[in-house]
Amino acid sequence: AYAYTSMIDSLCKEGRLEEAATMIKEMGKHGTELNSHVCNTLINGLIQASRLGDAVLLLRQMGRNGFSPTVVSYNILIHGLCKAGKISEASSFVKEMLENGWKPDTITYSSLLDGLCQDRNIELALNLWHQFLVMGFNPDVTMHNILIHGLCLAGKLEDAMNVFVKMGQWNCVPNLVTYNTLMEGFFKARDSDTATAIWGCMYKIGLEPDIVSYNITLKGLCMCGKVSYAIKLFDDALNHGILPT
RNA sequence: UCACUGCUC
Repeated sequence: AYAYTSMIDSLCKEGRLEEAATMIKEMGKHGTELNSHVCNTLINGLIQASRLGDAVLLLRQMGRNGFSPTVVSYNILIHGLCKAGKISEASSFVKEMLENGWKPDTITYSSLLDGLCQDRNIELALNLWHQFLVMGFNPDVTMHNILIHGLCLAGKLEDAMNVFVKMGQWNCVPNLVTYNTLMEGFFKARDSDTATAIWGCMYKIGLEPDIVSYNITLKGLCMCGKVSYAIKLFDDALNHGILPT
């Protein structure tokens, strides 16, 4: 089942759903039973093929076939719905989880939080964040990054910085994504000084800028009318073996 | 011990 899951997952991710279906039939012939992991990869494949309705049907089917959907099944679906902008539908699945005794986890709430942020609904996003804390969860680095990104999108840079400096209280260490997100936020607000300072902080703690850092900073410097710095930075990137795109 | 889910350009 481990091997089948890996192969079916890869087929789904390449959009080769037909071949994935064939392989599932083959599983049965070899006496390997279907399990939730295999179904979850399929749900994921259906979502990536924009077949959200079929993904929901498959989740429903799981309940009827003896093995129930897991938190991961719901998480895949909720993430897919959020990415498709169907936030309220995603929320109703979270409610359904709670009603059925499935405990939504940090990933569930992170997906929903990201959906709200992308929907530019920072008020509801902050609401969800506070509820999450009240429920006694500990946000991880990824969830912090999602909130910081949302606050930047809403132009609330000070709030974003506040969340950033408080990460340590949750035993979270900011990572490259955190720094990249903040730099982009400040560049978009035309504050290249702060963005540059963040780049410096990143270096200080030993994080190496990646291709995303360079793309954000190159674009940001150009936006802020600092093309000469951008050209210098481009050379710097090449010297580090990175070719910005 | 090995398989499925969330963040930045």
